[in-house]
Amino acid sequence: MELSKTFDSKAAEERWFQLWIDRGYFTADPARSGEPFSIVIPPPNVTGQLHLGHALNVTLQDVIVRMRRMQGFNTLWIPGTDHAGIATQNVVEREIAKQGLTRHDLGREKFVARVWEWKETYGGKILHQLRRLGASCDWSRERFTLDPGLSRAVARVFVSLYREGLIYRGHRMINWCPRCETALSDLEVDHKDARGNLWHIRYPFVDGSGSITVATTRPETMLGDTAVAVNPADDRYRAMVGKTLRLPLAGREIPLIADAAVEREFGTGAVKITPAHDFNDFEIGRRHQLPQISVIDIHGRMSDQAGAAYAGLSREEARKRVVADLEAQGLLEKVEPHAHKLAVCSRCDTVVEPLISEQWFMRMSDLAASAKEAVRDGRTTFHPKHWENTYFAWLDNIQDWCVSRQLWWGHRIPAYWCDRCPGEPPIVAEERPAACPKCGNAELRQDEDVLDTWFSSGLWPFSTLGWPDDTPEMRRYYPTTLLVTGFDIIFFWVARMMMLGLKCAGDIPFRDVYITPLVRDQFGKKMTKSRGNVVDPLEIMERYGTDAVRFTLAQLAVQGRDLILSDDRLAASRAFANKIWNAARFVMMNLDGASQPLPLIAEEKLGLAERWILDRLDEAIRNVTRAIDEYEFNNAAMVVYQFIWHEFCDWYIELAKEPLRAGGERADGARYVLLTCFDRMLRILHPFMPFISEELWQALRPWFPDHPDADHLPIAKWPVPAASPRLSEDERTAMTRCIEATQAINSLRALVGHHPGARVEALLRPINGDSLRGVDRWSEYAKALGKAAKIGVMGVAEERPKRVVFSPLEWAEVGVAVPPEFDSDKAHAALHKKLIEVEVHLERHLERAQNPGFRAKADPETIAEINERIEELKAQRELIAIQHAQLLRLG
RNA sequence: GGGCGGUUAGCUCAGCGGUAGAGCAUCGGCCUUACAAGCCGAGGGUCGCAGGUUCGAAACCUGCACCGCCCA
Repeated sequence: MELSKTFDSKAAEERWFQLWIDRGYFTADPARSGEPFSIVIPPPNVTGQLHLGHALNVTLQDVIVRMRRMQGFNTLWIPGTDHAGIATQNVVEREIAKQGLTRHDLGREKFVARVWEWKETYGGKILHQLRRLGASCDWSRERFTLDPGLSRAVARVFVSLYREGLIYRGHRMINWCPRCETALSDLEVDHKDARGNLWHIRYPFVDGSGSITVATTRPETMLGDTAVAVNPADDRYRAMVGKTLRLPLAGREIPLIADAAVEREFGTGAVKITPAHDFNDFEIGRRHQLPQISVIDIHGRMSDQAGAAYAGLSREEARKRVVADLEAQGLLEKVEPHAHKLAVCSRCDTVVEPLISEQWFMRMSDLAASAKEAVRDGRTTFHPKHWENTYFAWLDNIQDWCVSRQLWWGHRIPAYWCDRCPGEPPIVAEERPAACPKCGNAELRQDEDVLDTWFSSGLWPFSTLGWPDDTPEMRRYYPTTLLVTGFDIIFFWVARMMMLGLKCAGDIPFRDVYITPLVRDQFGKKMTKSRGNVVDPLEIMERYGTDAVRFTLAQLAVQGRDLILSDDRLAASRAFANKIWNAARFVMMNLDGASQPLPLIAEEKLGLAERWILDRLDEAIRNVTRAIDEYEFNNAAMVVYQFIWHEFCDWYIELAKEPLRAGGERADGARYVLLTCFDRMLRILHPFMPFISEELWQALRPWFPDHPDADHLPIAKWPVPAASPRLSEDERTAMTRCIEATQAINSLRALVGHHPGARVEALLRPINGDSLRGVDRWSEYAKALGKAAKIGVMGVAEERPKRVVFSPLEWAEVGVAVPPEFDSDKAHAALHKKLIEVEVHLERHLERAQNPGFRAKADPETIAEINERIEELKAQRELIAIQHAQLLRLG
């Protein structure tokens, strides 16, 4: 039996993932026993492509889900996508635009059908990409926010919140995207830095007593001005407040008012007030009962109210015209460059227009209060905890949520209007009513608007479980255990899911929220399309193998810090996979003629090295389990890496070579331990590197001495460390010393100029009568790994032989005989360096030990430790002096 | 303007009150029959700056600087 020379990641990925699915390993069954562990995937955009953020998010979820599944939890991980109202509609609009069509040409019904068509063909591509990552979701439960069940949940929530008065219709100022022609929520608006101008415009007083100059970044909106405002405490203008101004270009008379919201430092301290096109002005206008004049329409063009000279112009054209006209009239005082923030649509980058409009809103204050309470009292916990600040900050300042969108793709609002009863409120019901209850009119008109996509995403943790029905899934898996997501989504999802979960499903939607780091490029920059620095995960999976990509992401996922992905790291992970592969090849090579399975061997019959590596593996199992429990994915990955490479491969495999050569019982013991280690370490590797771990587990499985508890790794049991230690303290010390002595021998070999392969003569000289007790237990191991012809043990007082260079350890001196052509300079330098190091430490320790404050206040244990350390350092210093003298004789 | 995070070896990051660590990169030596994607060895750090708390600070507190992000 032999493994190929290298690991073929692609073949393994295809083979095992399909098999796992076919066997139903990821399929959840609420009827099964086991403590529930449930996660809903933060639904990616149905138009989405896999990016590194998803790859990280899904990898981390998969790590923890796979471990929980192996631990016997009743695990459910629901995948799916959201319908992404604006984004998806935009995609299809662009598509039909190629044929010169707009959605209005098709009409609502045909257009929506067209979007569905697109969704069936191209949508959900991202879910296939998640499979390639190895995501162990229950793919049979894939959900989409527009599924009938989820849509029913949306209607149910809308209706019940409306009846409770939590959803209402209001005439308010909202963010409007003139390109998408829809209202947007605050969160769908981005603020970009922009270089604009500050136009200083003179507004003359009606009575001819001069003018006041206002400064504005948006001169075109002046056509809708209904006042000029100054700060009441501003002495420059105090006397003028109450006078009337003549609005240039429009000719309208408007008052000069005083309002504390005006910043005295901004521009001239006098600002124009356009209540219909600015959020602040809207508020000021309300306070002063100013009229609202809408001069910009939903297409972003100037309306009739802007006056005949401007009506029909775009906002940009109007600005130019207004500025030119003002200048012609000598009313433009000056123009100065001005940096400000521009509000743009997060989907299409068009400058957003604040408009007054009638929309549906959700009342937030009570919902927000309960959402805050749930986190404050610890029912839901954020990891890392500081993200709770962000969550609270947003909920503290929350405004009512505009939930209606003037789109066609989405959940149509379940409100029905009777055109024969003008002025009557709509009938809000889950099902279309047969007729108007007032007048019997059967031709009711459903509200044209759809709901914000996040309305349905907010229900995701329970709508995916079958709510509003009382399903076994709801009972078993709700509240879910965990949500894994990025910080940028705390507002979008976490907060809204919390509010709606508490309100609708009667409980928190999840107990833990793990906030993943942000993935940046190798220069530490956020990956964005506009920067062109987006790394395609599929491409790096292709290059390095999916396992390596997953491992790298997990390894870099440090709580509270961004994640910078580099080729170096990926290459290191690929090297790790290669290392494991080759370790398995080594094991396979030594299985010729071995029985399947290998015979069980009682632990007490095993050698020290064998029990030692099993003990180290127990420690690794403990640590990796704890780290994943705590969402310390980086530590978890490191534990596995360190164990496999630097304990199992570096030490145990090397130690096993001798008994394997020797054959007989010792070879049986080594084989038993090699296979046992492989079985267990592949299990703890599996959440990080599912494919190579399965590939090797299958290859080695026939020999595993413990009867394997499963056919495949995803459902194999997570290992548990031995109940009692496998080694005594003395034995542990022995192995530690073995490793230190071996390293000292290898270091000296290089130092004194032996060929790396040369068998050297080594000596151990104890530091006291006790310090080499039990040396027989390990000196053979050190001899093998230090490539020593022999290791002699000296007496405490025995004189050091002439042609041997010693290196001081804390418990002994390790010596290696020098070759004839020995050059003592290097050894001198090394010794000198060591001396300085020892002296620096010694000095620092002495200083501390002599400090009266330290002696009085430090805890006794620390004092004892320091004193002990001082003795060691003094002894080492003495040894260095002796060796120095000896080298002089040699040199 | 308010807030959050970061600043530790050339790079990417652990450590977060008692001897400064890892991976990668670098240098030297090795094809030692699992692995050159490897093995052995070595070099490399006033832990951003300034104060303070403490017997003791990379770690805790305060201020500052710079970088990044969020919210207005």
